[in-house]
Amino acid sequence: MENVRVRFAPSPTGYLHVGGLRTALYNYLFARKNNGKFILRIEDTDRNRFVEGAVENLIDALKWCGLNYDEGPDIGGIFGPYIQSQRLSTYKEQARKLIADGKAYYCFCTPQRLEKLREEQQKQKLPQAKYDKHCLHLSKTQVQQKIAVGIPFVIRLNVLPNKKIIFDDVVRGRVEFESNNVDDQVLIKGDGYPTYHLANVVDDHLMQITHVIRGEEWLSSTPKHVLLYDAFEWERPVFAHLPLLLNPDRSKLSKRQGDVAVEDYRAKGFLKEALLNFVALLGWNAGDDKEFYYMNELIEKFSLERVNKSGAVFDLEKLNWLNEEHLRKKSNEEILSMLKTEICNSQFAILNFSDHYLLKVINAMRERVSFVHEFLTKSSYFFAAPKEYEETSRQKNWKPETSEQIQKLRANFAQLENPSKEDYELALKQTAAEFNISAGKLIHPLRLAISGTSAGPGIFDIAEILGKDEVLKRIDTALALLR
RNA sequence: GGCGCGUUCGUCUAGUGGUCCAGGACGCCGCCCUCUCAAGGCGGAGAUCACGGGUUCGACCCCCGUACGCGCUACCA
Repeated sequence: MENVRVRFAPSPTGYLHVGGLRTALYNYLFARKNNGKFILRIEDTDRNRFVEGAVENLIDALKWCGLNYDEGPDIGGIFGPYIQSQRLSTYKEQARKLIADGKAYYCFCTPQRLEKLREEQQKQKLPQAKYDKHCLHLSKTQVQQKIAVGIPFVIRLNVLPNKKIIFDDVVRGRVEFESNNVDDQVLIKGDGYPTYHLANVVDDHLMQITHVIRGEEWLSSTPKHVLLYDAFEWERPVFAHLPLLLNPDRSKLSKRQGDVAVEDYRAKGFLKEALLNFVALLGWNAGDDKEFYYMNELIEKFSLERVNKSGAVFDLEKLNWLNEEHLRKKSNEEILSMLKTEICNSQFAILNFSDHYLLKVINAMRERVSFVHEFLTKSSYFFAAPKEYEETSRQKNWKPETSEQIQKLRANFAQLENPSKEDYELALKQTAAEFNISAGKLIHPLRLAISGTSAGPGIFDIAEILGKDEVLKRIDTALALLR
């Protein structure tokens, strides 16, 4: 494909929605796959919705995910600026062109009149409330007079009746609308800002966007955009409307029913690889059974033709699973650096652990965690001696005779010199033989004594990692506390 | 209400007229392994392909209708 240019055009609401992430990702994949350009453009034409720091948050989230764009607000590009509020004169100029060509017109109707009009239309049970073109027939001099006097105005698109508006959507096929169902859309608002519809079309054209890949919520307003391209006599881009991401109850994914911001998932410890992989599969698949992907594989396999039509529920269970899978694929060294930052942000921050030690912990625990922070919660005993002992295990495994047996085990451990896990195991088995009991009778209480829990890596691995001194110390503590 | 889009296991999905009384994955259940917990291996339950009509020798797949869901219907994006 020649000179593919796509864009992600979010409005800065304060955070990056995972649905937005999916849209951005598909745009990114499509651009990279086709050797095209991926552009970030900020659609901030609603002054009432201005959110401090929103653009920065958006950019942060995108960068964290590795969705690097070729042109955008912070890096520039030859079609800039990439923030719509900085392009106001462009939209005005284009709107004036439309007026000159009779494709758009000034409208001086007050919000009150519009409101009344709507009410009347509803009372008459008209199928649709639409602007009545009241100002379309104003003469040039009337318009000029009103403007001169300072009457506030908007600019509307003049939609011709009884036309079929047809366009082809890559994911949905041919879509048809009647122009009778399309309102004379406001293009320039009373405050001089453009509406989304105008700004979007003008920018996409001026920035030479070839494919408009966006959420399904835009499908219904696409006729307006198509009309605008036609009015300007500009070539239309290819449209691809993506299925929506849904809550478990199949309504549009929303804050009310869980986390929707990329930063939420980041804060929870999800790997960007997992989030991206997961979100890529929500509405697209390569047609085979592969579910685990890295970005480069997605780029290689992605195509708009294989995007689904129906909405997809955002299923946390599968995200968790993908996070595990991606974590498992990481090297111990990669996990080490993540674990270190995790430790820095934890109650163990003041403690010092050698890389050598942490690597052993990682090796022992990596198959048992889904998130890096779980090293600290699921195996806190590697970072601090247990403060309490799991009650169910204590009842099950610490019998009246156990103290004496563990006492003996401690003595046998004490005699070992720089013990390996095999040494611990041998010593334990010998102790068990001395009492004529099964190894399990010692293993479980020992686990409880040195880890405080009943779950975790092999007990001899734990002992070796902890080291003899620590093991003996913990046995002593347990002996004093568990009786 | 109008317009548009959608509808295959709980969830994500494969499927483009016969190979499908529907395949994979997550989750769930069971077994094996085992010092525990995981991981791993093996197996299982789970979809009358929304419903009803057509077209066809034959329909998950094509057409029509209905239902349901969702989106849009703003001087919001």
